[in-house]
Amino acid sequence: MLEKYNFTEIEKKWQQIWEKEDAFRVSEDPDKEKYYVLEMFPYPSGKLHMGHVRNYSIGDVLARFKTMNGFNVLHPMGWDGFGLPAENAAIKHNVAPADWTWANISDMQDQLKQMGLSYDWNREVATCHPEYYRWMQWIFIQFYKKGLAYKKESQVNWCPSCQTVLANEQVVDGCCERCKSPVGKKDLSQWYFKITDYADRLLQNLDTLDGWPTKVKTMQRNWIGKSKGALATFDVQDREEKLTVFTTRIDTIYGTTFMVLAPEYPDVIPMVEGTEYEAPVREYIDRCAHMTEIERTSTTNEKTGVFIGRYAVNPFTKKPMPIYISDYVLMGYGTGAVMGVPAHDQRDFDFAKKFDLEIIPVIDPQDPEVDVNDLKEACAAEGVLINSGEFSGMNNKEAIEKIALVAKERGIGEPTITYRLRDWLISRQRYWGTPIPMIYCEDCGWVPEKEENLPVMLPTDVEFTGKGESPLATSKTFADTVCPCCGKPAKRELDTMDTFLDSSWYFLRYTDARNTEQAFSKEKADYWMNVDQYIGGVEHAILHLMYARFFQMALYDLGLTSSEEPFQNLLTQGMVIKDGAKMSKSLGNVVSPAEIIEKYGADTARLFILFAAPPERELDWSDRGVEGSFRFLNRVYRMVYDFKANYEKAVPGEYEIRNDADRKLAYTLNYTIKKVTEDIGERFNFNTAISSIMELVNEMYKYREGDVNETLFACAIRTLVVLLAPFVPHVTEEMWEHLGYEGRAYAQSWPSYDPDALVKDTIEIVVQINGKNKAKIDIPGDATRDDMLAIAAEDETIRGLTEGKNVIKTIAVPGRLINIVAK
RNA sequence: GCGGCUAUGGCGGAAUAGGCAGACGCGCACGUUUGAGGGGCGUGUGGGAGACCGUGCCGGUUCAAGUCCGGCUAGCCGCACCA
Repeated sequence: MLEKYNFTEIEKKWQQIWEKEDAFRVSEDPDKEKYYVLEMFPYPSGKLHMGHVRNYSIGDVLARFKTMNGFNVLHPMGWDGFGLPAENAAIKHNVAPADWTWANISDMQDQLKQMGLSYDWNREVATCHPEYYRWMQWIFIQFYKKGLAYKKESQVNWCPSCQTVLANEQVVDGCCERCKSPVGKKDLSQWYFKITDYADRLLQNLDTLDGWPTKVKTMQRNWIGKSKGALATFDVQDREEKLTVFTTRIDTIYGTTFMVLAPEYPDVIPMVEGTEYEAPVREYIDRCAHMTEIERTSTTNEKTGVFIGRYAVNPFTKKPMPIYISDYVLMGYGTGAVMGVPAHDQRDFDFAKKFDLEIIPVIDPQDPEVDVNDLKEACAAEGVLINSGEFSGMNNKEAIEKIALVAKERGIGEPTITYRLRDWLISRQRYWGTPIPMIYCEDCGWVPEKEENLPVMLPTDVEFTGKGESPLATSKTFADTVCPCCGKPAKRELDTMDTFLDSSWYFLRYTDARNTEQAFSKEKADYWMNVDQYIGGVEHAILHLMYARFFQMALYDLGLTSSEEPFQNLLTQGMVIKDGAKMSKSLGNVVSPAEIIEKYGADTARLFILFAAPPERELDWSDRGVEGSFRFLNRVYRMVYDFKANYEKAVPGEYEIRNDADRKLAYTLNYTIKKVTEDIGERFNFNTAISSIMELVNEMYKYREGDVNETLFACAIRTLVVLLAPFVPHVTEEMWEHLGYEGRAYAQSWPSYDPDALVKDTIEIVVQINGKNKAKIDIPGDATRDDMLAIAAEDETIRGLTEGKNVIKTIAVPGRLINIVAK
C-alpha cells in the first residue's frame, strides 16, 4: 500500500485478483440460506450511464452485505440483447446486428467490471444468444400448446417510423414508446398472448406483494383496470342484430335515450348497407381509421358522430332509440357499444347536446342545488331512482345490483366484469429478435416447430431496408421448411417476438444459466427463486414487471416453477438528474461514468451515488459532492496508513476502557455497527449508513490526537474497513491486505456490536416547560421515569423556572426528555 | 378529470414508533500548517440584538407535531372519451 491513495492501480489490482480467484461464484448449498439480489439487466447500448451505475451500486452493496451476513447470495448479470438499435446500426453503418451487439456487450462488460461489482459472471446470459433464445422459443411453444398463444387478424397499433406493430402498453400518449412517432392503425394477422386470462390473478396477487412500492402496485391496478358492471342486450328494430352494451351504471338504464357504437363495430356496415345512411357512415368510419391515436383523443370535448338510420329497443322500457357511431366509444373496451344516458354521464350529455337528443333524468340526488329537470351538466351523484318503472324509489346503489339480476332473469343481460387490460400482441416485424418458432402448412395450419429442431436460428442472409414487412422475408433460406406435422413443404413465421418476452424469464435462466437440456431445472429454480430483492427504474412499473409476473404465473401453471410471483421485494430507484433536469444530450448535462471513474475511481463514484440520496429518491448529481466523497476516502486511507506506520504491532482484540475518551470511542464504534447494519439491512438507507461511518471517522481523528489505546484503535480500524467493504470494495481490500489481516475483506463476517458499550453512565436530557426547551440536565443512563422526575425536582435551574407556577402535569420519557406543564 | 408521490438552511439531504429540527456532506467564513498555491488539520455556519421565531399555506388533535387528522397551494409522475 502506497502512502498516497492511488485508486487506478488499486482498482485494477483487485479486479484482477477477484477475477482470478473467481471470487463471486456461487452454487446451490442446501445448508445455507439463499438470497437472490437482482438488478434489471441492461440493453447493450455500448455505454454505461449514471442510471446503470446507481442501479448496480445499490444491488452490489446489498449483495456484498448479505454475503458478509452468511447468506448464499445469487447476484447475476446479463444482457437484454435483442432490440431495434442493433437494426438501426445495421441500416446506418452496414454492420451485422449480431456483430454490433456482441461488440457492445463486450465493451459494457469491461465497464461493469471496472465498477468492481460482485457478479457471478459464470451465469451471464444474453437473450440474443441462440442458447438463450432456443429456450425462449421452447417456452413460446409450451404457451402455444396450453392455448396461451394465438394468431388473430385485427386492427393493431402501427408505428410508421419503426415499421412495426406495438403492444398497447408500448403506445404512450398516442406515440411510439421508443421513437415517439404518432401511432397509426393497421389490419394485420398477429400473434397474441392471452394475458387477459390472468387479469384477475395479476390483480389479486398484488395484495400479496408487501415488498413492492404502492406506486407500482397502483399503476398495475389501474392498467389492469377491473370494473364491475353489467351487460344489457338491445334489439334492433326490423333487424336480426342484437347490440350488447357494457355499463357500470345499469341503474340508469331507464334514462337511455340513444345508443352509440364504436366506428369499428362489426355490425355497423350490414345495418346500413343499401340505405341512404351508408355513404356518410362509411365516410365517418374511414375518417376515424386514418386518424392517429393522438388526433382521435385530442378532441376531448367536441363530440362527433353519425346517425346510422337504425333504432335500438330499450329492453326495459321497450322504447326505440336512435343508434349512432362515434369515436368516443372505443372498440377495445367493454363491448364497443354503449347506452347513451345523457342525464348521468358527461360524455353522453355532451353528445346529446350536440345532436339535440332527449335527456331523461332517472336518478334524483335529492340535492336542493340540483334541478334534475334542467341539468346544466350530467349528474353522476348517487340518489334515488325516478322515471324508472318498477325500480322507481329505490336507492341507486341497490338498483345497480337489482336491475342486473332482473336482467339476467329475463335473459336481457347479466352482471359482469370488464378489464382494461388487452391481450399482449407479441409479433414484431423486426429482424433482431427471437424468431417465432411457428410454421404454416396449407393442410395443417399453424404448427409449432419440433422441439428437437430448436433453436430456429436467425438467418444471416438478410437485407435491412428499414421499410415494409419483416426483414426475415428477405432471407433466401429462412422461410422454406417442411411441416413438422405432415412433412409437406411449409413456410415459417417471418415475424420475431417482442423483446419484452426475452426479459420476462431471464431471472429464471440465471438460476441455471448453462443448462443445455432445459430452460432451467426446476430444482435449481426452486432453490434460488424467488428474487428476494429486485432493483430497477420505475419506468418498468407496468411493461416489464407485469409481463414478468404473467410469465411466472403461466410457467407455474405449466408446473415449471413453484411460485406464482417472481419478485418478493421491489426497489424502484430514482432518476439521476443534474441541475434539476434529467441528464440528456440535448441539455448537455450528461456526466459520463467513465470520466468519473477515471478521475476519482469506481469506489468514489459508488460512494457518492449511494451517499447523495436514498435509493428511491431522485439523485441530484453534484461534481462538488463527488469531490467530498473522494476526500472522505482519502481521509480513511490516510488514517489507516498512519495507523499502520505508527502502531505496527497493534492488533484488534479485547480492549480495556481506561478513560472517557476510550469509552466514547467504544460507544461510537458499537453504535456505528448497529446503525450501519440496520440502515443497510432493514431500510436500504445507504446514505445514512455512510454518514454514520463518516461520523466514526471524525471521532477516530479526534481520538488519535490523545492517548491512544492501541488495541481499541486497532479494533476501530478493522471494523471501519469491514463496514466500508460493501460500499467501496477495492480500497477496503487494499487496506485489509496492508493491515496484514487474513483472507479478503469481502469475505469477512459482518461485525456485531456489544450492547453493553451502548449503555451510557450519564445522558443529557432536555427539560421542557409547556413544551418549550428550557434546560438540559444530566441523568444516569438507566434512570427510570420516577428517577428522572426526582432529579428534575431537585435541580436548581428547574426550580427557578417553575417558581411561582402551578405545576399541573409532568411527563418524563426515559432517555429523552421531561416536560413540565405549569401555569 | 382520476390516482399516486413530494415540499425541511445558500445546496444535496437527516430526524427509523408523536419526544432536543437541520445529523452527514457540499458551499461559505475564520484559524493553523506551507515560500506560495493546492492539499491537510481545526473552529464556526437556519433567522433574530433579544425574549423568541422557524419544516409550502390555513385549521385541528396532543403535555409535545416536520411526523397524526381535516382543508388548500405548488411541483413531479402515472392513467385518461374506460361507458
